[in-house]
Amino acid sequence: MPSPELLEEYSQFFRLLSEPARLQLLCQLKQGPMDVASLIKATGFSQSHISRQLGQLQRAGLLRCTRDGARTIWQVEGDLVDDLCALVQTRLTQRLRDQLAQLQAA
Amino acid sequence: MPSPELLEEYSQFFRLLSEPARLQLLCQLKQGPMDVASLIKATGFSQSHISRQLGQLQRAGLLRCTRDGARTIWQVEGDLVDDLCALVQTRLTQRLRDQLAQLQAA
DNA sequence: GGGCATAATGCCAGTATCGTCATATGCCGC
DNA sequence: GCGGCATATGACGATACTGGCATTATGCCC
Repeated sequence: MPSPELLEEYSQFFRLLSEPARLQLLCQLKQGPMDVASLIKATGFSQSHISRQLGQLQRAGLLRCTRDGARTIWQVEGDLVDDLCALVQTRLTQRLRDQLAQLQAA
Repeated sequence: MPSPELLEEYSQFFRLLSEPARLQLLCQLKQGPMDVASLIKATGFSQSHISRQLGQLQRAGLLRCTRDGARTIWQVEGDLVDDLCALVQTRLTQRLRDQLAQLQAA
């Protein structure tokens, strides 16, 4: 049994990924570093919204930013999110497959 | 880039793990199948609260329940949560280690 | 320095979620 | 069947989060 503190850490981390907007930003940045203006174009979110989400992801260590003059270039740090999504994806597909088999068996 | 629908699926899944209470229930059940009364004793949560969280986890396919008379025995389905937590844990420790190294270097 | 672009932050309404109280449902023994 | 136990569900207040508008900070160029 993990300690309550550790459970809290886990849950806070998973909460970061529980928002489609943040996941989308992560996926977008996975294609390569971008500045905020490009992210606005790519996602359609408002500037303040994007800036907030990026801040949260940075504080968690999922993103890193470097300044290029007035612009801020963002990029993902590590493959953790990819790995997590891959695990979840295999589970989701497995689950759908099971449901399909159950329907066909009936 | 995953489709918006897939991002939504991912985020909903991660949201399940973004609540310490749900994680705690999962960890508790990882030790072995239990009924609701035992979970109340083990966690201290209210009965209705536990029942709700179990329901959510079941709908997501993370838990399975079998009835034993009036009691409902719950157990975890698969190792997905363990795997996810393991990935996150290595990341958290790595992050702390980096911060430590940075402090020592200064 | 002034003007301009880019990005970050205060503030706030709208909304979703948690957690509890009360109630309903299902199951057993009599 | 009825009473009692175990669990699930409705209703609801409290709280946290999202996402936008406006403002503020930061850096470039003239």
